[in-house]
Amino acid sequence: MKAEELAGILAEHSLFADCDEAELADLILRGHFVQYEKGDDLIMQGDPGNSLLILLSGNARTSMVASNGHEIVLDYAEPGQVLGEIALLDGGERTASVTAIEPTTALTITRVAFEDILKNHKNMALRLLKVMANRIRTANTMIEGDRAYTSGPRLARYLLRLSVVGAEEGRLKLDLSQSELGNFAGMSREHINRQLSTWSEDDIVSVESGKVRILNHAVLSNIANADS
Amino acid sequence: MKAEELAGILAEHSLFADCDEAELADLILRGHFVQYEKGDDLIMQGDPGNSLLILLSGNARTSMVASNGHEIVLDYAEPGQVLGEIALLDGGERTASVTAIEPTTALTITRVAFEDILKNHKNMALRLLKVMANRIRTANTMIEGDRAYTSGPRLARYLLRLSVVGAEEGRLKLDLSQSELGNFAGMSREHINRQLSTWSEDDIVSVESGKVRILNHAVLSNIANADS
DNA sequence: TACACCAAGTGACTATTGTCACAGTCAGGC
DNA sequence: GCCTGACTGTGACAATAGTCACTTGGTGTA
Repeated sequence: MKAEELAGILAEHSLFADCDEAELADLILRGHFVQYEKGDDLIMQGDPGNSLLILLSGNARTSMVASNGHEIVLDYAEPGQVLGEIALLDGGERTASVTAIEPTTALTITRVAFEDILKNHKNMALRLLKVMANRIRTANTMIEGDRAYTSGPRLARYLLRLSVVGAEEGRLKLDLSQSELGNFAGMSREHINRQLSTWSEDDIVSVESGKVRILNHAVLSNIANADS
Repeated sequence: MKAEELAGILAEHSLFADCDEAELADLILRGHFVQYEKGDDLIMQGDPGNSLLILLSGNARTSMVASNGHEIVLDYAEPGQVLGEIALLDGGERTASVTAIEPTTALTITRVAFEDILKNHKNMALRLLKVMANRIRTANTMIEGDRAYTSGPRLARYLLRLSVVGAEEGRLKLDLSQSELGNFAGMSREHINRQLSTWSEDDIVSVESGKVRILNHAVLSNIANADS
């Protein structure tokens, strides 16, 4: 892949949209371009974290497995997302795995290269700080949702999180199976199924050929903030 | 309070331990020293976030109230902790409140001063990045605990999080009431009470005059990682 | 001392959600 | 076409934890 193409992809995405040419050039020069098949791990829980990735194309799932085997999906990553900063920064193990859910390409940046880039481009640190601030916000929202709400509002929240702003017909960013939705929203597959059935009776969502659509965004938002 | 004193306090705590003199001096010069009574809010959920705080003395509670009124304690902050970076960095509202649980002093740094300091001292950005990486790790661990474990292991985890490494007689960093422990561990006061009673029968913890002590750290750690 | 107040302990009941078991459905490959 | 496997739908039951209501105990104050 050519440098210009890469630069184009990077510049398309929010985080790097305001990078100057020198920054982009450096990222591409120092980074290492890698392709993944569906199902491959871009990052593996428990590994030492000596690199940072920038997702260029394809979608990936960030998930962790607790010591009792329970699988938790933390997030779904889109192109432009920075992945693996945490372990790189604090020198610890990777807390979660990142798995390609479709063919995916990413730019890998080693610790040394990353430190050089941070040193040479002051804005990069500030950009990264913003990305991380955002992640903490998301994590706190997740904790709030898990703690304060029952399954209904919670599932509503996760569906809204997957919804695309101007999507025709309430399409979601990703068509997840009900088991995956369960791992994301923290409830059993069966319970997801029952909740979706109830909602589809009231035309709040539709469930056709395994794909969930949001039919009534407004009502779903209300449910997401309901008292129980 | 004199600059040397402040510098001493800052240098004592991990995050600022490796600050050079110029950095410390700048923090103190640009920062604004504030005292709080027990119960005062250092940061208030919903406010615009235009400053960052460094806790100098006293302990504080970081908590958020969900839209249905449910209160969630996210963390307890010790001296040396940086607070309020998230809203400062991304320009959003404060997601949580920080409340003094005893008389407390903090150094307040405005956005402008913060940006200057970041600009003039390259290491500050890296330091902050590490702090935030740590926060994300803690948040993820919290999500993992909430999702994957039942109340027993979960309470064990939160007790261990409050435990001091070399504490005599298993004393905790803070003596929380059972209701507060409930808000921290995400369970009802009554359930906390019953769980603690069970454990104290087996001499895993002791509960005397409202203070919880960890008697058997090893067993509690096992419980924290139990299968259910 | 007596009162008030707040934290803690406890029993009974309820609600929510998970688990298990099994049946139906749909898509792709041989 | 039909077989396979993965996803989906659904009933019955179990378990975990919350809620309510009340008692007990301890501390500070008039």
